[in-house]
Amino acid sequence: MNQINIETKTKFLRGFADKTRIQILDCLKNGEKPVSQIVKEINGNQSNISQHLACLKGCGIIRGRQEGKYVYYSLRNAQVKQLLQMFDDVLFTVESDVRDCDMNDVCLSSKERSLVHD
Amino acid sequence: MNQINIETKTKFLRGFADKTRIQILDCLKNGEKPVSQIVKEINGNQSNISQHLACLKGCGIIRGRQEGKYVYYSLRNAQVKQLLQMFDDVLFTVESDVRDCDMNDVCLSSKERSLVHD
DNA sequence: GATTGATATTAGCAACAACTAATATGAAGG
DNA sequence: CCTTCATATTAGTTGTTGCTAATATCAATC
Repeated sequence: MNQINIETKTKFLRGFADKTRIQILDCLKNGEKPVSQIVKEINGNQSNISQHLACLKGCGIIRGRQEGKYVYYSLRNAQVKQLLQMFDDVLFTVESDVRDCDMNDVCLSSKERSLVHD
Repeated sequence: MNQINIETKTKFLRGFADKTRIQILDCLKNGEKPVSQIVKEINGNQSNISQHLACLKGCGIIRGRQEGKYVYYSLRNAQVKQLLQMFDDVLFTVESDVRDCDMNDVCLSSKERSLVHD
């Protein structure tokens, strides 16, 4: 039974679908870090980051371990790290493949839309 | 310059973050299909599917080609296909890794929450 | 060129997700 | 046991996303 439940899959992938969470993952790709350092590195709001960390953890993407008053977060396992690497690889190809054809103004929020046209 | 713009990356990953879109991708993993067949296979609403297809295309994940009155959609390239495969692989590991520990009630909508507890 | 079938687009609404500010918990050290 | 520092939680608001129904476009065939 290698067939994944679609709800689970959606939840997992939703974890990657946010700018702040991607920054967090990027920040964790070379090893575990305490929350406070993540907050500092991505210049975020403590409450906000904490919520995103809970989200990533809930999605199975990262794990946290408490040590004294710090909580250290890290990518769940090597496969997740590999997956993150693959995102970059695929995107690199797709981006050039797509730049001059059709990666335009569909499925974009107004904010995103404005970002595309500059 | 293998460094991907974060907005682009987010947009790309957002493409995978929806149940209907995942079903569409699943349905396309073995080759191109016309819209009407996708609609039939995932038992969806034509307008809705059309919008999701536009989204996936806009995210660079799929491509469409018109032939007569049909529009055939397919995964953009082999890498995207590989990425989809990797989602399943990683999820398979993560799922068992996580089942009995902490993949619970955070970052879940009430609908999702109710799905977890059954 | 009118009709039919395939797909796309629009508008409006309902559900969701992300943000901020305020507050709570919980560990460590005095 | 009180304070401080690190993190989590809650509540409320706002912006975004996804859905449906209606309508538009566009290619093919008669």
